[in-house]
Amino acid sequence: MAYDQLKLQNQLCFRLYTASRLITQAYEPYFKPLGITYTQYLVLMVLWEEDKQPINTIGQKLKLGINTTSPLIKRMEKLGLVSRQSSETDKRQQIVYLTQKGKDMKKKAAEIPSCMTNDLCRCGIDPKSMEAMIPILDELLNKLSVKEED
Amino acid sequence: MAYDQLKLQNQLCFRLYTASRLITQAYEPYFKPLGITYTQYLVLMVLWEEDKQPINTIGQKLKLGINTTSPLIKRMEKLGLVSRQSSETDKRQQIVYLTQKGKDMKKKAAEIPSCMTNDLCRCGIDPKSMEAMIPILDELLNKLSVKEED
DNA sequence: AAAGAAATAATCGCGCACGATACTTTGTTA
DNA sequence: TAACAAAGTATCGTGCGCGATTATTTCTTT
Repeated sequence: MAYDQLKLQNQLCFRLYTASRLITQAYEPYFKPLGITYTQYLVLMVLWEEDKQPINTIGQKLKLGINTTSPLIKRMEKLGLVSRQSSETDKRQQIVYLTQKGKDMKKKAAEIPSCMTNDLCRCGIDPKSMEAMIPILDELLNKLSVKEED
Repeated sequence: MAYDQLKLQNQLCFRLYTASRLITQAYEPYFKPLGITYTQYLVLMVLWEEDKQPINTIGQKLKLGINTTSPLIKRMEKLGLVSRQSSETDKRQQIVYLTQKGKDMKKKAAEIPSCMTNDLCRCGIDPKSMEAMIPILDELLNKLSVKEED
Protein backbone atom coordinates (compact mmCIF):
# COMPACT_ATOMS: atom_id res chain seq x y z
CA MET A 1 0.00 0.00 0.00
CA ALA A 2 2.86 2.41 0.74
CA TYR A 3 4.32 1.87 -2.71
CA ASP A 4 0.97 2.56 -4.32
CA GLN A 5 0.68 5.83 -2.51
CA LEU A 6 4.12 6.78 -3.70
CA LYS A 7 2.82 7.08 -7.22
CA LEU A 8 2.64 10.59 -8.45
CA GLN A 9 -0.92 10.25 -9.66
CA ASN A 10 -2.16 9.51 -6.19
CA GLN A 11 -0.77 12.60 -4.61
CA LEU A 12 -3.14 15.35 -3.60
CA CYS A 13 -0.27 17.64 -2.77
CA PHE A 14 1.09 17.56 -6.29
CA ARG A 15 -2.31 18.48 -7.68
CA LEU A 16 -2.67 21.42 -5.33
CA TYR A 17 0.85 22.55 -6.06
CA THR A 18 0.36 22.36 -9.82
CA ALA A 19 -3.12 23.88 -9.77
CA SER A 20 -1.83 26.79 -7.75
CA ARG A 21 1.04 27.38 -10.15
CA LEU A 22 -1.05 27.10 -13.31
CA ILE A 23 -3.77 29.41 -12.04
CA THR A 24 -1.18 31.95 -10.94
CA GLN A 25 0.29 31.73 -14.42
CA ALA A 26 -3.17 32.36 -15.84
CA TYR A 27 -3.41 35.53 -13.73
CA GLU A 28 -0.06 36.76 -14.93
CA PRO A 29 -1.21 38.53 -18.13
CA TYR A 30 -3.48 40.71 -16.00
CA PHE A 31 -0.84 41.58 -13.44
CA LYS A 32 1.95 42.35 -15.86
CA PRO A 33 0.37 45.53 -17.27
CA LEU A 34 -0.13 46.71 -13.70
CA GLY A 35 3.50 46.03 -12.87
CA ILE A 36 2.70 43.83 -9.88
CA THR A 37 2.95 40.15 -8.95
CA TYR A 38 0.32 37.81 -7.60
CA THR A 39 1.71 37.99 -4.08
CA GLN A 40 1.77 41.77 -4.19
CA TYR A 41 -1.84 41.66 -5.37
CA LEU A 42 -2.70 39.64 -2.27
CA VAL A 43 -1.12 42.26 -0.03
CA LEU A 44 -3.02 44.98 -1.86
CA MET A 45 -6.30 43.11 -1.36
CA VAL A 46 -5.64 42.92 2.36
CA LEU A 47 -4.98 46.66 2.46
CA TRP A 48 -7.92 47.57 0.20
CA GLU A 49 -10.16 45.84 2.67
CA GLU A 50 -8.59 47.69 5.59
CA ASP A 51 -5.83 50.24 5.25
CA LYS A 52 -3.06 50.74 7.80
CA GLN A 53 -2.21 47.34 9.21
CA PRO A 54 0.90 46.06 10.97
CA ILE A 55 3.11 44.06 8.67
CA ASN A 56 2.66 41.02 10.85
CA THR A 57 -1.14 41.14 10.61
CA ILE A 58 -0.89 41.19 6.83
CA GLY A 59 1.34 38.15 7.00
CA GLN A 60 -1.11 36.31 9.24
CA LYS A 61 -3.98 36.94 6.86
CA LEU A 62 -1.92 35.60 3.97
CA LYS A 63 -0.39 32.90 6.17
CA LEU A 64 3.06 34.12 5.27
CA GLY A 65 5.93 34.57 7.72
CA ILE A 66 7.54 37.87 8.55
CA ASN A 67 10.61 36.73 6.66
CA THR A 68 8.51 36.68 3.52
CA THR A 69 6.35 39.74 4.12
CA SER A 70 9.12 42.04 5.26
CA PRO A 71 11.06 42.00 1.97
CA LEU A 72 7.78 41.81 0.05
CA ILE A 73 6.55 45.07 1.56
CA LYS A 74 9.97 46.55 0.95
CA ARG A 75 9.70 45.83 -2.77
CA MET A 76 6.17 47.25 -2.82
CA GLU A 77 7.47 50.35 -1.11
CA LYS A 78 10.06 50.72 -3.84
CA LEU A 79 7.27 50.42 -6.41
CA GLY A 80 5.45 53.24 -4.65
CA LEU A 81 2.40 51.11 -3.81
CA VAL A 82 2.64 51.29 -0.04
CA SER A 83 4.51 53.10 2.68
CA ARG A 84 5.15 52.29 6.31
CA GLN A 85 5.69 53.97 9.62
CA SER A 86 6.34 52.80 13.13
CA SER A 87 3.33 52.52 15.38
CA GLU A 88 3.22 55.24 18.02
CA THR A 89 1.84 52.93 20.67
CA ASP A 90 4.27 50.12 19.93
CA LYS A 91 7.52 51.02 18.24
CA ARG A 92 8.12 47.42 17.28
CA GLN A 93 5.20 47.43 14.89
CA GLN A 94 5.55 48.69 11.36
CA ILE A 95 2.21 49.99 10.10
CA VAL A 96 1.80 49.55 6.35
CA TYR A 97 -0.53 51.88 4.48
CA LEU A 98 -1.52 52.44 0.87
CA THR A 99 -0.12 55.30 -1.16
CA GLN A 100 -2.34 57.01 -3.72
CA LYS A 101 -0.85 54.73 -6.36
CA GLY A 102 -1.77 51.74 -4.25
CA LYS A 103 -5.32 53.01 -3.83
CA ASP A 104 -5.70 53.75 -7.54
CA MET A 105 -4.58 50.23 -8.35
CA LYS A 106 -7.84 48.95 -6.88
CA LYS A 107 -9.87 50.32 -9.77
CA LYS A 108 -7.44 48.94 -12.31
CA ALA A 109 -7.55 45.51 -10.68
CA ALA A 110 -11.31 45.46 -10.17
CA GLU A 111 -11.99 43.50 -13.33
CA ILE A 112 -9.33 40.86 -12.89
CA PRO A 113 -11.48 38.34 -10.97
CA SER A 114 -14.30 38.41 -13.51
CA CYS A 115 -11.78 38.22 -16.36
CA MET A 116 -10.27 35.17 -14.72
CA THR A 117 -13.67 33.55 -14.30
CA ASN A 118 -14.37 34.15 -17.98
CA ASP A 119 -11.00 32.74 -18.98
CA LEU A 120 -11.57 29.58 -16.96
CA CYS A 121 -15.03 29.13 -18.47
CA ARG A 122 -13.53 29.57 -21.92
CA CYS A 123 -11.19 26.66 -21.10
CA GLY A 124 -14.25 24.56 -20.39
CA ILE A 125 -13.86 24.67 -16.63
CA ASP A 126 -17.13 24.44 -14.72
CA PRO A 127 -17.33 27.20 -12.08
CA LYS A 128 -19.69 25.06 -10.00
CA SER A 129 -17.08 22.34 -9.68
CA MET A 130 -14.55 24.90 -8.58
CA GLU A 131 -16.90 26.32 -5.98
CA ALA A 132 -17.38 22.84 -4.60
CA MET A 133 -13.72 22.81 -3.63
CA ILE A 134 -13.91 25.96 -1.55
CA PRO A 135 -15.45 24.51 1.63
CA ILE A 136 -13.11 21.53 1.45
CA LEU A 137 -10.09 23.78 1.04
CA ASP A 138 -11.34 25.91 3.91
CA GLU A 139 -11.52 22.87 6.14
CA LEU A 140 -8.00 21.91 5.12
CA LEU A 141 -6.68 25.43 5.70
CA ASN A 142 -8.36 25.77 9.07
CA LYS A 143 -7.05 22.47 10.35
CA LEU A 144 -3.56 23.07 9.02
CA SER A 145 -3.48 26.61 10.41
CA VAL A 146 -4.47 25.39 13.85
CA LYS A 147 -1.66 22.89 13.66
CA GLU A 148 0.81 25.70 12.97
CA GLU A 149 -0.21 27.46 16.18
CA ASP A 150 0.89 24.57 18.43
CA MET B 1 -20.11 42.40 -8.36
CA ALA B 2 -16.51 42.95 -9.41
CA TYR B 3 -15.73 44.55 -6.06
CA ASP B 4 -17.27 41.62 -4.23
CA GLN B 5 -15.08 39.22 -6.12
CA LEU B 6 -12.08 41.27 -5.20
CA LYS B 7 -12.42 40.21 -1.61
CA LEU B 8 -9.79 37.81 -0.50
CA GLN B 9 -12.27 35.34 0.92
CA ASN B 10 -13.84 34.79 -2.47
CA GLN B 11 -10.67 33.79 -4.18
CA LEU B 12 -10.15 30.18 -5.10
CA CYS B 13 -6.62 30.87 -6.20
CA PHE B 14 -5.58 32.09 -2.78
CA ARG B 15 -6.94 28.93 -1.18
CA LEU B 16 -5.08 26.69 -3.62
CA TYR B 17 -1.92 28.71 -3.16
CA THR B 18 -2.12 28.56 0.63
CA ALA B 19 -3.17 24.91 0.78
CA SER B 20 -0.25 23.99 -1.44
CA ARG B 21 2.18 25.89 0.76
CA LEU B 22 0.86 24.56 4.05
CA ILE B 23 0.82 20.95 2.89
CA THR B 24 4.33 21.28 1.52
CA GLN B 25 5.36 22.65 4.91
CA ALA B 26 3.73 19.63 6.55
CA TYR B 27 5.86 17.36 4.34
CA GLU B 28 9.02 19.18 5.26
CA PRO B 29 9.87 17.25 8.48
CA TYR B 30 9.96 14.06 6.44
CA PHE B 31 12.14 15.45 3.67
CA LYS B 32 14.67 17.17 5.87
CA PRO B 33 16.19 13.96 7.29
CA LEU B 34 16.53 12.70 3.72
CA GLY B 35 18.26 15.89 2.66
CA ILE B 36 15.87 16.59 -0.19
CA THR B 37 13.15 19.12 -1.01
CA TYR B 38 9.58 18.56 -2.11
CA THR B 39 10.36 19.40 -5.72
CA GLN B 40 13.30 17.02 -5.73
CA TYR B 41 10.98 14.35 -4.30
CA LEU B 42 8.68 14.91 -7.26
CA VAL B 43 11.54 14.37 -9.69
CA LEU B 44 12.54 11.22 -7.83
CA MET B 45 8.97 9.89 -8.02
CA VAL B 46 8.98 10.40 -11.79
CA LEU B 47 12.27 8.50 -12.06
CA TRP B 48 11.25 5.74 -9.63
CA GLU B 49 8.31 5.05 -11.87
CA GLU B 50 10.54 4.96 -14.96
CA ASP B 51 14.27 5.46 -14.91
CA LYS B 52 16.24 7.19 -17.67
CA GLN B 53 14.08 9.97 -19.01
CA PRO B 54 14.96 13.11 -20.95
CA ILE B 55 15.00 16.16 -18.74
CA ASN B 56 12.22 17.70 -20.79
CA THR B 57 9.92 14.71 -20.27
CA ILE B 58 10.39 15.01 -16.52
CA GLY B 59 9.48 18.66 -16.75
CA GLN B 60 6.35 17.90 -18.76
CA LYS B 61 5.16 15.38 -16.21
CA LEU B 62 5.65 17.90 -13.42
CA LYS B 63 4.41 20.75 -15.63
CA LEU B 64 7.63 22.62 -15.02
CA GLY B 65 9.65 24.45 -17.66
CA ILE B 66 13.15 23.57 -18.70
CA ASN B 67 14.37 26.71 -16.96
CA THR B 68 13.19 25.20 -13.69
CA THR B 69 14.10 21.57 -14.27
CA SER B 70 17.57 22.18 -15.65
CA PRO B 71 19.01 23.79 -12.51
CA LEU B 72 16.89 21.46 -10.38
CA ILE B 73 18.49 18.37 -11.91
CA LYS B 74 21.85 20.07 -11.58
CA ARG B 75 21.38 20.42 -7.82
CA MET B 76 20.21 16.81 -7.58
CA GLU B 77 23.30 15.77 -9.50
CA LYS B 78 25.43 17.61 -6.96
CA LEU B 79 23.59 15.74 -4.19
CA GLY B 80 24.46 12.46 -5.90
CA LEU B 81 20.83 11.48 -6.47
CA VAL B 82 20.86 11.44 -10.25
CA SER B 83 23.25 11.61 -13.15
CA ARG B 84 22.79 12.51 -16.77
CA GLN B 85 24.19 11.76 -20.15
CA SER B 86 23.50 12.90 -23.68
CA SER B 87 21.21 10.71 -25.72
CA GLU B 88 23.06 8.81 -28.43
CA THR B 89 20.27 9.18 -30.95
CA ASP B 90 19.72 12.87 -30.24
CA LYS B 91 22.61 14.77 -28.77
CA ARG B 92 20.31 17.60 -27.72
CA GLN B 93 18.57 15.42 -25.18
CA GLN B 94 19.95 14.97 -21.70
CA ILE B 95 18.89 11.62 -20.28
CA VAL B 96 18.54 11.71 -16.51
CA TYR B 97 18.96 8.51 -14.56
CA LEU B 98 19.02 7.48 -10.91
CA THR B 99 22.25 6.78 -9.08
CA GLN B 100 22.33 4.06 -6.44
CA LYS B 101 21.71 6.74 -3.82
CA GLY B 102 18.67 7.90 -5.77
CA LYS B 103 17.36 4.36 -5.99
CA ASP B 104 17.96 3.70 -2.28
CA MET B 105 16.02 6.84 -1.43
CA LYS B 106 12.86 5.13 -2.64
CA LYS B 107 12.82 2.79 0.35
CA LYS B 108 13.49 5.63 2.77
CA ALA B 109 10.67 7.68 1.27
CA ALA B 110 8.20 4.82 1.04
CA GLU B 111 6.48 5.65 4.30
CA ILE B 112 6.13 9.37 3.75
CA PRO B 113 2.68 9.28 2.08
CA SER B 114 1.13 7.15 4.79
CA CYS B 115 2.77 9.29 7.47
CA MET B 116 1.28 12.36 5.84
CA THR B 117 -2.15 10.77 5.71
CA ASN B 118 -1.88 9.99 9.40
CA ASP B 119 -0.75 13.50 10.22
CA LEU B 120 -3.68 15.01 8.35
CA CYS B 121 -6.12 12.70 10.12
CA ARG B 122 -4.58 13.69 13.44
CA CYS B 123 -5.38 17.31 12.54
CA GLY B 124 -9.01 16.28 12.13
CA ILE B 125 -8.92 16.37 8.35
CA ASP B 126 -11.30 13.95 6.69
CA PRO B 127 -9.51 11.94 3.98
CA LYS B 128 -12.80 11.43 2.12
CA SER B 129 -13.25 15.18 1.71
CA MET B 130 -9.75 15.45 0.35
CA GLU B 131 -10.32 12.65 -2.12
CA ALA B 132 -13.40 14.46 -3.35
CA MET B 133 -11.16 17.27 -4.57
CA ILE B 134 -9.00 15.04 -6.73
CA PRO B 135 -11.31 14.67 -9.75
CA ILE B 136 -12.10 18.39 -9.63
CA LEU B 137 -8.43 19.28 -9.51
CA ASP B 138 -7.77 16.85 -12.35
CA GLU B 139 -10.38 18.60 -14.48
CA LEU B 140 -8.79 21.94 -13.67
CA LEU B 141 -5.31 20.70 -14.46
CA ASN B 142 -6.34 19.08 -17.71
CA LYS B 143 -8.13 22.16 -18.96
CA LEU B 144 -5.35 24.50 -17.90
CA SER B 145 -2.68 22.26 -19.40
CA VAL B 146 -4.47 22.17 -22.72
CA LYS B 147 -4.60 25.95 -22.64
CA GLU B 148 -0.83 26.07 -22.20
CA GLU B 149 -0.31 24.06 -25.36
CA ASP B 150 -1.97 26.68 -27.56
C1' DA C 1 13.27 48.77 39.36
C1' DA C 2 16.13 44.91 37.34
C1' DA C 3 16.23 40.56 34.86
C1' DG C 4 14.40 37.55 31.89
C1' DA C 5 10.86 36.22 28.48
C1' DA C 6 8.09 37.34 24.59
C1' DA C 7 6.81 39.91 20.51
C1' DT C 8 7.97 42.30 16.23
C1' DA C 9 10.79 43.05 12.55
C1' DA C 10 14.97 42.76 9.55
C1' DT C 11 18.42 40.18 7.32
C1' DC C 12 20.88 36.15 5.28
C1' DG C 13 21.17 31.98 2.57
C1' DC C 14 19.14 28.72 -0.33
C1' DG C 15 15.95 26.56 -3.51
C1' DC C 16 12.56 27.06 -6.34
C1' DA C 17 9.50 29.18 -10.54
C1' DC C 18 9.58 31.59 -14.57
C1' DG C 19 10.27 35.19 -18.37
C1' DA C 20 13.91 36.16 -21.47
C1' DT C 21 17.91 35.09 -24.04
C1' DA C 22 21.51 32.35 -26.16
C1' DC C 23 23.49 28.10 -27.89
C1' DT C 24 23.66 23.55 -29.96
C1' DT C 25 21.59 19.93 -32.53
C1' DT C 26 18.11 18.18 -35.53
C1' DG C 27 14.62 18.60 -39.05
C1' DT C 28 12.76 20.93 -43.10
C1' DT C 29 12.52 23.40 -47.11
C1' DA C 30 13.95 25.57 -51.16
C1' DT D 1 23.43 20.88 -50.22
C1' DA D 2 22.67 25.40 -48.15
C1' DA D 3 19.53 28.20 -45.54
C1' DC D 4 16.22 28.29 -42.33
C1' DA D 5 13.01 26.67 -38.79
C1' DA D 6 12.27 23.91 -34.78
C1' DA D 7 13.54 21.31 -30.69
C1' DG D 8 16.19 20.71 -26.52
C1' DT D 9 19.04 22.63 -23.12
C1' DA D 10 21.54 26.07 -20.32
C1' DT D 11 21.98 30.45 -18.16
C1' DC D 12 20.63 34.97 -16.20
C1' DG D 13 17.77 38.04 -13.46
C1' DT D 14 13.98 38.68 -10.36
C1' DG D 15 10.65 37.59 -6.90
C1' DC D 16 9.07 34.75 -3.88
C1' DG D 17 8.92 31.27 0.53
C1' DC D 18 11.10 29.83 4.47
C1' DG D 19 14.54 28.17 8.13
C1' DA D 20 17.79 30.45 10.95
C1' DT D 21 19.82 34.30 13.27
C1' DT D 22 20.03 38.93 15.15
C1' DA D 23 18.32 43.34 17.02
C1' DT D 24 14.94 46.18 19.16
C1' DT D 25 11.03 46.98 21.93
C1' DT D 26 7.55 45.54 25.14
C1' DC D 27 5.79 42.58 28.68
C1' DT D 28 6.31 39.78 32.88
C1' DT D 29 8.08 38.29 36.87
C1' DT D 30 10.48 38.66 40.90
